[in-house]
Amino acid sequence: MSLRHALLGLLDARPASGYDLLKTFETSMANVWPATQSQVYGELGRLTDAGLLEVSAEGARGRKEYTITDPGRAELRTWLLAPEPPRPVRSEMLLRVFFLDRIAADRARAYLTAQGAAAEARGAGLAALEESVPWDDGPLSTYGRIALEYGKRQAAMQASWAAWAAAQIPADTSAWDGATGGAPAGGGEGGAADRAAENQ
Amino acid sequence: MSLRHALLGLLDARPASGYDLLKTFETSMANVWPATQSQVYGELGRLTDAGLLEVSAEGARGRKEYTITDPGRAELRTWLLAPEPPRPVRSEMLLRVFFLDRIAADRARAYLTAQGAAAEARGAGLAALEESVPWDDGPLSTYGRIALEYGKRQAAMQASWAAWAAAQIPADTSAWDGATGGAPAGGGEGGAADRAAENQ
DNA sequence: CCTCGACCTGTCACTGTTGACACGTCAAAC
DNA sequence: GTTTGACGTGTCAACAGTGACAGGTCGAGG
Repeated sequence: MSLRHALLGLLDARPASGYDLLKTFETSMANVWPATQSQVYGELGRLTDAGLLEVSAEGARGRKEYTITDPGRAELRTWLLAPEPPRPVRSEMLLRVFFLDRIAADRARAYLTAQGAAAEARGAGLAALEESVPWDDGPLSTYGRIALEYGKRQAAMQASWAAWAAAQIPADTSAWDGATGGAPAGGGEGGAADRAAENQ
Repeated sequence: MSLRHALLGLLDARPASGYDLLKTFETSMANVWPATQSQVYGELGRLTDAGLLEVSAEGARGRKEYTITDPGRAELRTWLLAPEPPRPVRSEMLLRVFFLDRIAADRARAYLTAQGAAAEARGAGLAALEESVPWDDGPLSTYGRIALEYGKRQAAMQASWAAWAAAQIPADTSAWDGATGGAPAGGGEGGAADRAAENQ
């Protein structure tokens, strides 16, 4: 339930409407904790019912400005200071890596290379972002930069890992493939069943 | 819907029961694509209904052994070769970083230091795991090692980032805190509202 | 005057994930 | 002979997140 805390954190800085918050989730928060419209409006309502927020003003076009309450601030601080139970990590990319021996070695290498390129592009995007932002010495600049640096380091790590990984793949492991779009021609190849059991 | 493909990938290597697969999700896959019992059994049923799997044998204690079918293999290959739409990334840790200016600077530093220590521990755990696994030169060893290497590099990156980040925090940004467990004493400090708007 | 784009709020059905519950069996140790 | 523990299957309620739908308002430009 971290969306709740993202909302509280944002509103602790300054009051805002759902629409305002939505913009933030599409920009600043997009790489940290994305959220959709339905989620934001829904959670704002629940937070208000729970007394952690209140509607401090109603403007034109039905705009509602939300303000954090004292219980809300307390909740935010509690969350910030609380030890975090580790969230389950899921990586579709690594899942694919696990099964890369099912396709031809050059395809597998191509996959990793593409991942590396994507990571580099991501890194370049973040570097460009860093250039374009007018960093001052306020708290948001300090912590925003720290978060951004994480993204840059992560991208660099992925790129170098992908290059290394592509080089680890031997000349050929399992040969067959399925052409670009075609279904494998059926038949019982059955083979490939003698792999070692676990790797943990 | 990657659980589906994880199941297909596992069963493409060798037939197994839900229980067998569950063990794998608790060990090898735990750091890549964890899944609970209800998910595994449920998905196996759906996959069988869809004709991507079939029950190849029924053993003692109601054990059902599932085998991948040709359509299942085709689906797996298609997925492996398909370009992946990027999944939304969520990091509760980075979300906290965004709001770290709400607590005292030494607390913020402590948070980052703790993150670094946790990352180092994770890295050490993976290194120990690497030692304990009898790597051969089979495909599972190759790709398992590649995935493991990712985890190690990720942990190292997080540790060094955390150290760097802790050093970025100035002597003090915002002063107040809320003691170890106490609620903030209420009152309208209101201040802290003049932060720059966006950072994207 | 009208249209268009930005503003602004909300709901709904669906999927993936979680955690708890519920049930029954077989082998080995006591 | 009974208990214990691993084996083995399944269901259910609840919740987070997604994407589409549905509606309405205000200001500026043609």
